[in-house]
Amino acid sequence: MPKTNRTKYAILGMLTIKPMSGYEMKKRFDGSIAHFWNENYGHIYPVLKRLELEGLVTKKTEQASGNPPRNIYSVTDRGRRELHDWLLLPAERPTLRIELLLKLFFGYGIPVENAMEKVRMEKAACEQALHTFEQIEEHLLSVDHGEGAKVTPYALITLRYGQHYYRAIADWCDETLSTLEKRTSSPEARDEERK
Amino acid sequence: MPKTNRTKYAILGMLTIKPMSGYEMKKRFDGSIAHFWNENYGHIYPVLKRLELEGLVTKKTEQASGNPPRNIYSVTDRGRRELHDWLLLPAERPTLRIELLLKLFFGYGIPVENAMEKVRMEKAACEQALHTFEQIEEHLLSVDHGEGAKVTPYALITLRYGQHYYRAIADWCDETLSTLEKRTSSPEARDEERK
DNA sequence: TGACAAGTATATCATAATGAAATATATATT
DNA sequence: AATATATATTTCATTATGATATACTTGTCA
Repeated sequence: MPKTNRTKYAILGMLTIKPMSGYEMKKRFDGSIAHFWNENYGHIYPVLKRLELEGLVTKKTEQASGNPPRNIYSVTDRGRRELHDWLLLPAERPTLRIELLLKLFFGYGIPVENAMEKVRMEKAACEQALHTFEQIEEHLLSVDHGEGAKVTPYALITLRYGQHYYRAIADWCDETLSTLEKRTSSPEARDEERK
Repeated sequence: MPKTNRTKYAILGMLTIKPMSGYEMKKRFDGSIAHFWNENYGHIYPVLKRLELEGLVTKKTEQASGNPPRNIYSVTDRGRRELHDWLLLPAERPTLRIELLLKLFFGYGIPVENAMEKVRMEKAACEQALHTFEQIEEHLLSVDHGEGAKVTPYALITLRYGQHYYRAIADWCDETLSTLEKRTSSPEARDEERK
């Protein structure tokens, strides 16, 4: 059996926030949860179609003022139930494919400076992400959720994950750069580079 | 254009260590680099076949003593060159899909205890991984690489990545558990659970 | 002897996921 | 009139996943 279709549940989850189109959904995936989940059109639209056939969502075509007509999807009770059941199950752990590490691991034949440049780019990406997280955090903490509204802690919790993660990788980048720095200044390293 | 086939380069990289069969390759992927890269048979064998057609690897069928015949692949000069070129390119950053976070993010309707259990399992997995890393590290540092042999630092560097990463996530688990703990003891939380 | 588990080795398949481009409509800009 | 921008959906080739099927050999234990 192939792995279960998680796009299905990601979509159902989105629709519990509010009814929306595939297009809006994509924007939300690319927004504040991009650091732990992503989806693309090539999967969203086909899955929406299938979910409709299965009766887990319903479609309503809407003609907005100056835009192309759009399909607004809503989650049905059955859809909610299926999502709920899935949410209760243990989470599968992702199997990673970190290209940077693959390139370093097999990179004993490439110039150290090239490896260092890759690590510097990774560090910059981490710092960029951390900066974005700060802004999201500010937004999450400042929003007025209305009279005694109970705010779920989960948005903040998932954000913290990203903060821990990227801070750790940025640290690793520093450590790695100083490890590699030593190699560029050692005589053997110069031998290496000359080849 | 779809994303470039990274299995291709992972395989070429493996073959620069030594000629081997798809089966042995798979064992190596599942071994000490499993924390940053994985491959499966369903991809390894077809790609090996294609690489042979492209002239990047060569096949030699070998009849070992008590085993089924196996195909030992070696990387050709052209294969080495293609790998080398790819290694020099900047590394693409992975787009993450962390199921745990998806389940927490949409999990405002599930019992807090269920969410906490998931986090506890994640923490256990991190600690297990960190323990494995310690053993790998011991092995890496203890191995005698022979007379003045230069050891590439990259095995250790990729291992450190895993250590930073899992330590950070374990910390996040602790933080999250204490955040959620507060909710189980507050009156609103009990209201929530009763539903 | 014969059943059967365990290890080695490859092949195959349906499904999931990716990333990009194609298509189309309406508004705003120059 | 031409062009850019934003909305919105569809399509496609390719890559990746996870499981299962197939097959050969050795060891074991009943």
